[in-house]
Amino acid sequence: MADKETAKRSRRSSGAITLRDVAKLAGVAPITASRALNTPDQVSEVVLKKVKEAVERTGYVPNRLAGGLASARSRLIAAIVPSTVISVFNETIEALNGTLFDAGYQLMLGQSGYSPARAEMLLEAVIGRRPDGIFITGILPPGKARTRLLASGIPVVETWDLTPTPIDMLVGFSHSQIGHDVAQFFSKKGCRHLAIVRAEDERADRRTRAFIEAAATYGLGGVHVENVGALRTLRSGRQALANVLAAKPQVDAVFCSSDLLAMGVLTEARVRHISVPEQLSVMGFGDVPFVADMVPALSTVRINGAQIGQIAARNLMDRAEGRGVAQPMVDVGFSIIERDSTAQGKP
Amino acid sequence: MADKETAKRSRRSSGAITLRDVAKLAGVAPITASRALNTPDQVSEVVLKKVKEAVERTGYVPNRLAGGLASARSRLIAAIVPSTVISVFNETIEALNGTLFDAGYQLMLGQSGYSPARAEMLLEAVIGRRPDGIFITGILPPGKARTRLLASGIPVVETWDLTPTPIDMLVGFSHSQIGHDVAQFFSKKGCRHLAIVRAEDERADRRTRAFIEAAATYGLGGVHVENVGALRTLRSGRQALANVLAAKPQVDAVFCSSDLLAMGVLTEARVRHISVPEQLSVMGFGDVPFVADMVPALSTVRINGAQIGQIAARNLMDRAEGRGVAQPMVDVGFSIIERDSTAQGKP
DNA sequence: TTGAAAGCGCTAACAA
DNA sequence: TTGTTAGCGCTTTCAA
Repeated sequence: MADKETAKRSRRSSGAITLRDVAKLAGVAPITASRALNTPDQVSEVVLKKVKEAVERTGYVPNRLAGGLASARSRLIAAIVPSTVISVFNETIEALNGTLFDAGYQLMLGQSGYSPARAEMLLEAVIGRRPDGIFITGILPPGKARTRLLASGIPVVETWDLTPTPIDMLVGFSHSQIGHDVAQFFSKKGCRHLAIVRAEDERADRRTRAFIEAAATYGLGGVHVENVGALRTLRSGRQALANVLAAKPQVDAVFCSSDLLAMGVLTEARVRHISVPEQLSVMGFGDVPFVADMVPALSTVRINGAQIGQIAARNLMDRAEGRGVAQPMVDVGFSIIERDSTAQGKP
Repeated sequence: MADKETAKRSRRSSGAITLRDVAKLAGVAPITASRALNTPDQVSEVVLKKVKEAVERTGYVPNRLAGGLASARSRLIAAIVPSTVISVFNETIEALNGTLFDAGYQLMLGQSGYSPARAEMLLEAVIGRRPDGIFITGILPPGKARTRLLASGIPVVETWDLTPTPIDMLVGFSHSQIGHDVAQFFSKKGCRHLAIVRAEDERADRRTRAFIEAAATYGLGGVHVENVGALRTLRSGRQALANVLAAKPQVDAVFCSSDLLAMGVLTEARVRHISVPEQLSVMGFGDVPFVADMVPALSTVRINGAQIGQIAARNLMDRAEGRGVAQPMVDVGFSIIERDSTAQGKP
């Protein structure tokens, strides 16, 4: 019992340097070392210096698993993203991650878009890590997952959409408004024969419906809708234009549900010697970085994805740290970027 | 002391359902409940059923922070990826995440590509979570980070490259070989005036050097190299071709260090009425999903990114679970995909 | 400002 | 097969 201090490491220990080791080296109690690292103001200059030296010398890296368990704050944020590879969400995730990292949080990734069974597993896995917040791309529909998330009490931010009944917080924009505004845009440009090329997706659905409704109010009925299914590739965009032309040869404007589909449409138009925008106007969605420099430059609907990521990160951290959230529901809006692929003015 | 069982929850408790609650409900000891969940074979049918029912009734989700702390196995894998938005690594990350998830692991994301100071912080943050493994895109150059990682004892897999001195495990391919093979390819196709359009990147560097060397052995000296710097956008590809043409008007083949740059080159060629592949052969790198369906379809170097992700995941898990790693160093190779953007045969 | 004690929720080790 | 005990490494609580 004389050598409590020098007692050999228990069999269970991982062998890594712990806060105890650092404290011992600095000649203080573990809790004092902890304070020196987490709340330096609560500690004298002398102690602070000794602890910092000890950390430097030992190469100590705090075990966040232990810290999270003790403090019930994991400093982990989970993001649930769809599995699409080239995704319009990339920019958002990058901003989310950057903002979180700067504040000392880590991002955990979960990919959705699989079977309901896997979705349930994903949620279990995520909640099991006790994240301080959960970021969701899209809106979680009512169901088991939603109930469960609500029950977990973990702050949640839903994004890229609007709903009057969010689980918790919301940073998005109105897909209906986009459908409406694009139809109006085409109408003003003098387009008379509209079509939509879209992927199978609930949000694209709402844009489509609003587009058709708005078109009707501008006297443009009979919008042709081409649904490419789950595959939102360039190839399906090409095929889609072929189908549109077969069904409605007089088409003079196409609104696509992604930039990639729009690229496909542009490609097919070029192959068929249909001049854009003289004979056909094409509008994309997403404003992926490179579409501005294509020829013709793609007109598209731009979402400020980075802004969504930043605001979502701030909101989650505000809630996690017990602060009030300034704006739990934010509409970041969108803008129609007019480039070369849409008609240049009234005829 | 009569009501040890009914003692009210301590002030520190988070209030969530714990394994204790489940065990109590099932009428067994916590450790038995733990075994029912983690190693069901070690438990009788009766107990298993009772525990499962208790879990169902309470909505219990195990706290992986506590589990990780107790078992020194976090079931967390960290991936360090560059911050590039549209990235050729996406496919790898998706496969990595998918494979890990199926085995009960979670993926944590860290973005590199910032300042050395941030890189150091990133590493601290990652090690602090005590991941069971670390996935790195690229090869970590010798330095503080490398030393630190080595000292941490955490299994590491480096990817997308080869080196005789990996930190630990390796899943990649030879960039020099690619440079060589593409030069050979162009030579065989009868191209005589080669150029390279490349981003600032150490791996592109090696492809470039090998390309130039190989070209020389085929009697094709004077390869023009256009370095677009850090910006690997479509626009810089366009500008790059303009520069190449100004410096070497007779150019008849360009090897680009990414598909996006190649798309820029194709675009600029089209604008200038340079026919591809008749007057100019263009080769990309990466085989991003949509380049196959462009017109002309892009010839490119294909890397099986998903395979890299899968193998890396398996290797990390094998090591984490104390199994031997079948192949700690894997060369997954590459293939040159010949499509429409390169010369169709000897003249 | 500093420290002792007591957990956070779970599992390894050992015992029955 | 089941249970008891004793931590994992940290931070909260309370006291000095």
